[in-house]
Amino acid sequence: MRIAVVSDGRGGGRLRALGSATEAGGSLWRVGDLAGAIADYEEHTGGRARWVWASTEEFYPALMGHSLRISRCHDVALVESLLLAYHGRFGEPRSLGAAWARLHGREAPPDPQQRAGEGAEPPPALFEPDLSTLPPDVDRLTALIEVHADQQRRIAELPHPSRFALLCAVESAGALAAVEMAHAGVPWRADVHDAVLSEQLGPRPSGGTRPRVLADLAERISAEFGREVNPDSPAQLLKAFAGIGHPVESTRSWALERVDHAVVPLLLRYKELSRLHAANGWAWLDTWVSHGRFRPDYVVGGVVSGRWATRGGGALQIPKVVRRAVVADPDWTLVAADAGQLEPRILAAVSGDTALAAAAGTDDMYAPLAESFGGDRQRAKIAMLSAMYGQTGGDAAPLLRTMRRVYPRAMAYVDDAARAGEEGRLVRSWLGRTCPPPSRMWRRIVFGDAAPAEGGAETAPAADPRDGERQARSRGRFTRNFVIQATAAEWALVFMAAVRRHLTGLDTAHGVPQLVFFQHDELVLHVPRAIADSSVECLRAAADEARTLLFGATPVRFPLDIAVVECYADA
DNA sequence: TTTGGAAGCCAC
DNA sequence: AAACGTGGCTTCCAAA
Repeated sequence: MRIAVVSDGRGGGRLRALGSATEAGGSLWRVGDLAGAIADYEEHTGGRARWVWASTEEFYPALMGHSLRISRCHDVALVESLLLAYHGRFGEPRSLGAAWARLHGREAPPDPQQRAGEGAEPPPALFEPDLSTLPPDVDRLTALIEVHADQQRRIAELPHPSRFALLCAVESAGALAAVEMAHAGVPWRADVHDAVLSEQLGPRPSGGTRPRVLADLAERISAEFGREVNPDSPAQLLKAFAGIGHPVESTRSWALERVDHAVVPLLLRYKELSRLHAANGWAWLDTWVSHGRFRPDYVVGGVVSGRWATRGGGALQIPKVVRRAVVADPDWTLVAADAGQLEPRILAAVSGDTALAAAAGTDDMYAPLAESFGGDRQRAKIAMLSAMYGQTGGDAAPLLRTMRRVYPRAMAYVDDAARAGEEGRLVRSWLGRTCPPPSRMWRRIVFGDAAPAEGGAETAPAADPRDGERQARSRGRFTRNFVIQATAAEWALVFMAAVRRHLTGLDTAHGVPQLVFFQHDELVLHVPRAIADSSVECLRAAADEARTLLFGATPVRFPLDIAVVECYADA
């Protein structure tokens, strides 16, 4: 049962049930308490309603503010985005207003840009102002129903409608989970974080000065160079190294490691600590952690491959040392589940390579692979990653020859994707997420297309003929990886949606189990200790469900590394 | 003064 | 060992 819903911006709204036959004739409710009405209906249907709305980001935070959790939705903006991309129109405006405008032959208005959430915000009590970009004289509910029906039709016309429908469902479920995770927050011990910082950097400095350890290092670095050098400045460092007779081509750590000079260890240590201080130091703690929670602002589908991005806070780059501060509440525990070797397993499943699928039927697929590489697991791993990332330099070439011989269909799968990319074509994930088309600039460089006439600047600067080749290969690496990474991302979404659903079946006598963190192929739950074991069962069942939903009967396994821990650093 | 690219390092 | 994909974020630094 699908129900279209719009808010009136004052806490109320309108809903209409979308019947399969009488789409326009379903019953209409006008309610003063929208959250209450949705809650009633969720309960009444046992969570089987699918709410159709313009945008989860716009709608769901307010419902969370009423402690309401909904089961399923159809996010019109996210689905529109997927459909546009499918037809080579990646990145065009996707809000309800834009979809409606295209449907009526009008010019689509640009999407409203999302404000960068600065730190932890309280959930809004009311629904967000209308961000749909519909013209003011258009009825929101009518437009929503119209666009939704059109999306359903466009999905039905695709070559694999049920796959794409699954993609739309899990993308939408992901949007729900993202809001819920932002609401719950990652349990974060500011005192532990502060202790880690103090231990590494010295006591917290006052007023934006360098912490003591960094200041000491900077001083010793200058002393070694025999001149005042700001170690944060690559330009000054290059000059300084030249000045002491050790010219370097860059100041990257791996380049400096080759230099035999007493300043190098000091500098490497400085870089490491300076990074910690700048990215996850006291300022970050003040901004992003409050009341014992870190609330990442996830951007669902924010990466072309369908991985999530974040807006501020850097939730997807929490360094290992800082994870010591992620500690479960008393009587609660963290359950961290990591899908090991996800991408090579995905390749095994999508390519139908029987040999690779057999390897992926084991817990460590690099072990059977190693047999083809003289028993060298490390070389097997590099070979696998080279195949998926398009690495050709280093030792990759001979390893890839072996891969082509032993796993011909898997290699053909990624090689085909690479060729498509080099030729400017689109590639798709298993469920139909589609990569962006090449840019106009790319077509100009690779195909020699005419530059767009713009202010008479018709003549392109003389390009190196090798640029075309280089650009083509670069896009080939992108599409080669896209088919894997995007499918891995959708495995993770299907998995997360299943976990989310299974968790609602658990005993909540000791508290409600929460998804709190998601990072590409890893999901962290925060649950009462009493239900830790049943949470683990949920995770295992969900992983199995994801495999079957995506790939049916396949020998490929997707084993989870699950850790039940107090502290995330111990996972 | 603001802005945006480049460099560098963090995560997967 | 470091020419291998997706990102975010901070600092520096030159240009507007």
